[in-house]
Amino acid sequence: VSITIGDVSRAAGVSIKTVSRVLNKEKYVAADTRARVEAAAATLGFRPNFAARALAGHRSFQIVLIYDNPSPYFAQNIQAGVRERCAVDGYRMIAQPCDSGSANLIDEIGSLIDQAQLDGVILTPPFTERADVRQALAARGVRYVMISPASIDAAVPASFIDQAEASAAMTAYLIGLGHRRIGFVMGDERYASSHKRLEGYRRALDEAGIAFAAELVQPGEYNFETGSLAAAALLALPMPPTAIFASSDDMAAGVLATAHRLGVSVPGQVSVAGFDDTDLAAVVWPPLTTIRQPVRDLGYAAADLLLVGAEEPEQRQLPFEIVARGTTAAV
Amino acid sequence: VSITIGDVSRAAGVSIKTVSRVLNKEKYVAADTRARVEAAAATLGFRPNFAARALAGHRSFQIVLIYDNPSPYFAQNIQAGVRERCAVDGYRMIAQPCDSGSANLIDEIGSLIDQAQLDGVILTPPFTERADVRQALAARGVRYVMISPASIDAAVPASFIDQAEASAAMTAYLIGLGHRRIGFVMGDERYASSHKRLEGYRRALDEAGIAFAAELVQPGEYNFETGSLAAAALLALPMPPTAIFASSDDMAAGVLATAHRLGVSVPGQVSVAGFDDTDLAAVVWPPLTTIRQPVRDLGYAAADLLLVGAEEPEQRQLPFEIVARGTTAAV
DNA sequence: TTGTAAGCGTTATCAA
DNA sequence: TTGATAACGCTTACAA
Repeated sequence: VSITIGDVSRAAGVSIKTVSRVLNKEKYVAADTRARVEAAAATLGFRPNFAARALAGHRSFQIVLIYDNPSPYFAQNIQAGVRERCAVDGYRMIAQPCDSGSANLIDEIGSLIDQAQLDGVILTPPFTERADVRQALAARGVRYVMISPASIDAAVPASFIDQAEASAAMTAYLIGLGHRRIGFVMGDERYASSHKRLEGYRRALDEAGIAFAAELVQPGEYNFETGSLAAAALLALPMPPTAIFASSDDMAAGVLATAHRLGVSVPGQVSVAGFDDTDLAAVVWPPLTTIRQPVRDLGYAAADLLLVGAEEPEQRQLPFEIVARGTTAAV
Repeated sequence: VSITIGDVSRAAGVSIKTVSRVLNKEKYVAADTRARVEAAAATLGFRPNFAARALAGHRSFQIVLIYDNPSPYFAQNIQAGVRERCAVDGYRMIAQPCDSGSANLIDEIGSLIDQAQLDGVILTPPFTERADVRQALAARGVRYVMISPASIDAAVPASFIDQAEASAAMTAYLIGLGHRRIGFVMGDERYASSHKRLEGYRRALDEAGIAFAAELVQPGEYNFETGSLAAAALLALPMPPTAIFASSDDMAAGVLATAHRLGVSVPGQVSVAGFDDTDLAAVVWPPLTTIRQPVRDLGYAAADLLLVGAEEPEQRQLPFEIVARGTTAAV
């Protein structure tokens, strides 16, 4: 029922192959021939068939974004960025949420690649740290890029922000506000970002000549509940912190809730800061001071690295920003 | 490089067509033949090629979920449900966020269907109310189902909850708590749900013999900011409400923030209720009393309706639930 | 710069 | 219940 290349070629009075050339923007097509073909295609409303292109061309014009499911906010924004970049080149993005604990993860990813003839893969944490996943991709010869990998692999393009630096900046910001005892709520240990954020916190303390106190660091798992618990522990300390830096907004929201529950005023008795600038930051009370990661841009950059495909892999570091809101106040 | 049907047929000592039959679970294959083929396929690690299947079979084993981008929470959960159901039958879901204001929306959707040979479409609001979209689908003969349509179309399967009833239940709950002046924050007028929720609110007031007061209803757009503004207007009334029912959690969070800002205690001076039970409900302070929509189940049910494809279109109504939390308290 | 012919890996048709 | 053969709509050789 659909218009095919054959229809277009007949209408334009050229061969099928020539239409194909125009479609693929190949060189060596006379300008007027190209114009004629394009006109015919437009008139007929021709849409190339994905399946046929994939079958014959061994490529699908599809890339897949593999992600775990930490925060819907994060996933949505990364996806939006990737999608936007894909649209520029006529690619489509397949969003593939994966369970990082799944036993047959490799098999799932592998079969997706084989069956769909994917042109590329974008890996996000914690899959960036999975040697088995990366090896499966390499084995199939699929191009892939990473978002926020734990460590830079010169051979694999990546987009990221300097997490330790961002964390240090927030800590320094709190120190600048006059705080000396700053609590820190750490993220899920399985994510490299957790360790980097802690590292930045410690570095900023060092640089300010403030001694590190182990009791001021509480574990967490990047979610509300663990943030609440961590705050309870911190606020129960004989000498409680005057500020708490939770290394994710969800945990910061938990810190806030605990403070409210205990009747501790924010920012009167304790300042609170988060990390990520999710939608959450603006809808809790008081609104969170936090670090804005350019999540959407990270997705866009990653797709760009994948689709452009330069000879030497490129690493792209993006800027972050501290967004000051009501949970911290100058002394 | 990949294993093909031909390889399997050779290994199993049958024809290509027979392998295809097994693959498609067709009838008329001897049990032992089937077993032999399946064994061979498993041994070789055979994965059918999507593109070839789509090209030859005029079907792609793919369905598309078309959604606007209101809340990431909503989108994620609907998607999870749809994906889960798809996986059961070996289908894949394509998530297609669309701008409802886009001029060439029809064209985008149409070409996606033509090019990808989609087997079905799931429509969510506000696309369920777009006659042009639905007509474009019908014109192409694509099966489609709807989630939470404004009105039931007997010819189109749909999954939904009774929004008016849910809203009435929440209003009745607040009345049961002793409230007589209950503010209502309405959602975006473009969504049918907004009107249904208002309708339920009014119905419950009627049933309790409480006169409707126009000044207690404020407009909103399902987001935090409009919730904040609405609350400011309500709390500034000469006779302010003792409870505020915001018809979405995001707006309820805005109501909360305004109350905090104005020093109005919750639930001491004003009770607050929301609608949706997004992740938000549990991370604000105090936690929101709200209505739990089985979002994931709505997605699952929709995909089920699409894939099962009964003769007579089926309408599937799912249950909702009031989740009482700290923002309301018994008198 | 353009065209011809041979696939790509599956399903549909029709015969056995 | 099975199999041969022709599509499916496009791209990749390879010629011209």
